[in-house]
Amino acid sequence: MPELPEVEVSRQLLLPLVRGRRIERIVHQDPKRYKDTDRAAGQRIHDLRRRGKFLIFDLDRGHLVVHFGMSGGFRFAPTPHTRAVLELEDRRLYFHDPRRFGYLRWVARPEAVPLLATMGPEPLSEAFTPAYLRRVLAGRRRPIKSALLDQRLVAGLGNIYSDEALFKARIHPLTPAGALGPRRIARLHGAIREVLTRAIAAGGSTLADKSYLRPDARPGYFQIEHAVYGREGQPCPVCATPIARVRVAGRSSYFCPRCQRAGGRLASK
DNA sequence: AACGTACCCTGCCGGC
DNA sequence: TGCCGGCAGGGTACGT
Repeated sequence: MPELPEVEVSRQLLLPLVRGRRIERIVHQDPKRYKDTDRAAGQRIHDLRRRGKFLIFDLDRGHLVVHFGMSGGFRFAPTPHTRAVLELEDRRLYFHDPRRFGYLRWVARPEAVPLLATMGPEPLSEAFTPAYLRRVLAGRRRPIKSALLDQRLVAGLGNIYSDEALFKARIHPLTPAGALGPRRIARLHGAIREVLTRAIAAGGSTLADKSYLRPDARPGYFQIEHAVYGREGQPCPVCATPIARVRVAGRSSYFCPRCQRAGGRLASK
């Protein structure tokens, strides 16, 4: 499913193709889900930015805000699940959204999207520091996995990359966020950056269900490097203990029960 | 306030 | 073999 790396890879691929181009019109049949898209017609694209898992087309007036949901993405060719078509002056972009969890909307200001107005710092920016993480996790009782999925704390992490970062930092997903000491938070901070950076370089993750493909329909390759995500019962790449799965905040969480010990500061010692 | 849970939607998988 | 319930999960709305 598209998370920060997949959206960033799409952005990098699309940017040189859309910058300076005019959107002639946007065609779709789901006005409840894809809102005010007529307002984008006739406008030129000045930039294509990413914020968390959102893509933002900066137009002459306003912005076209796009979210891939859990199965969406832009494609250069139509698919059986094309839900909208962006007709540019020299090419068409097809919005592929099989499960219809995606989001496509024109807004005057990005902050008009509630989540964009409250979104936490970009994990690969300088604003995301170990001190910031310590501050927002302090005193919280919620499981660290749940906190990492909260876009208001950190932007762009989803189920795959939060599990992979927790594994790399050797932190159990159910650990209360406030029980993490500075050393483990520093490790987590580094792990988040490393996992995301490597995933972007690998073109993102494409799972067996192909819920994410790049616009040119090529897959990403980071799934080869997944240590725990989707690998229940398979040996941990570090210690060969079978990977376990627990449910946290309604989501499956994969972890190594030996490398990622349960409990807080004391238990980790 | 801080947290968990049901829901949206569709494709796919396992069980019978 | 074929049907079908259950699961997957971004974000949101609502309950506790």
